[in-house]
Amino acid sequence: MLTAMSLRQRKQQRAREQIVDAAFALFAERGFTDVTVADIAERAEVGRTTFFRYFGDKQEVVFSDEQRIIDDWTARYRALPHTADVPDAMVRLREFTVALCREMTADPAHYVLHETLLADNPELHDRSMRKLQRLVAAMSEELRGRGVPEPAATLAPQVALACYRTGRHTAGVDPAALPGAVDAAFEQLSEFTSGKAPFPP
Amino acid sequence: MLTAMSLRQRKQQRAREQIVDAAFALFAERGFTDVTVADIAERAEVGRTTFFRYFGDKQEVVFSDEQRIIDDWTARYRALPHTADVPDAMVRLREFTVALCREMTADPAHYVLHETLLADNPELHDRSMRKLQRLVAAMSEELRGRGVPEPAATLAPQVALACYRTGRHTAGVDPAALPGAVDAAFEQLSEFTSGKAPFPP
DNA sequence: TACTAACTGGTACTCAGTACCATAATGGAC
DNA sequence: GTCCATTATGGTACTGAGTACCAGTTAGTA
Repeated sequence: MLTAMSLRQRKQQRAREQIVDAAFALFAERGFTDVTVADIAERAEVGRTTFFRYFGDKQEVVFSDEQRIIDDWTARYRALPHTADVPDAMVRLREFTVALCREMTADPAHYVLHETLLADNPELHDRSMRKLQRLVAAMSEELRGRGVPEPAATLAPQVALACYRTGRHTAGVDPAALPGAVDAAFEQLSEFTSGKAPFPP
Repeated sequence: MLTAMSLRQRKQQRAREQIVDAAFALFAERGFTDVTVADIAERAEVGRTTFFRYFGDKQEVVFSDEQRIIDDWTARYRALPHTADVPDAMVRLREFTVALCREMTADPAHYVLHETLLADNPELHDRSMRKLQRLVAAMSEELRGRGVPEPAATLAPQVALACYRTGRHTAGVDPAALPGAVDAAFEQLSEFTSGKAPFPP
């Protein structure tokens, strides 16, 4: 499966990598907005038209990695053992989300550059959120399939996303701190309701 | 304060309204992408340049109302009585969010058109989320100022947003169902952790 | 009424994204 | 290896968003 790739496919993969490499190099130098698609195409030694054949728009190239990771983890979540118990689903979501954070920060330098681009360009941040929402939606779909009723099936992954966002905020720019911060956010979750007993003191 | 407005300001407000009205009329007819800024400017009887003087980009005009509501409610949240108790903050967030939903759906026809535009144009949906995140960030800031420690200060409004998104999903296109659905999502929240006793059976 | 400051809209530009086309390269059949 | 159908490539030309600039006009003020 590793070598089962035609010359055409290998060339395409190489072109794709050249585009991504060229793009990130230029983005690191000048930022997202000050790099044109023509610049990227030129450095990648492909035509401008070809760029748009590989990436629907200029933003997509920023997420070539993130998209792959999300697709990958969407499949992994679907492969998880089934359960219809809501608290149990939350525990699994917690583990899953923290593990995903670990993978996202596996290459710290790239993660920092990626996050820097998002921080400097609101429209990229938006796009990133859209991609995460796709993962969230896939998770909800899976939970529904497992018999989790609404609104829990929709809410649980949304809450997991809330914890991720919170962890990302508290961790700041430090990649190493992200998984722990996200886990802490999940921990905090229980204090929201548990502190409020059905029979107040 | 109502009539304390110069001729210049009145003219500007009128131009602004003309642009918004023209834009929504055209969007309702042809959708967001098939309407150009030149089309809007023409129908609003202003120059294309003037459009960009009032709205930073074509998307902004879609959110002229939403932005006003969010600014308004950001101020209202800041004016809420202070408390540093986390479960109490969640209860207040719940009431606040549901009330905000009621205002957002106060004009059902406009709400439906707005939601339809967001549903048909992912980039508009992204932009809407960005605006809500501003509200969420302002709330977190406020909670921090009230002495709520991290990560609760960041997490609580994020969870409220998760409930809003969930309610929006379960309510579907029905404006009247939104506040109730969002409230139900908050209710569901307590079941996430309360079902899991510290000492499993 | 005259002056100054601000608003207007037109022109011209850059760049993202799309449609189209001629050319070149690939992979398969023989 | 040769031929052919398929497919990728990159160039040209276009539309539309967004920006910079500028001359003309209009509101507020003395």
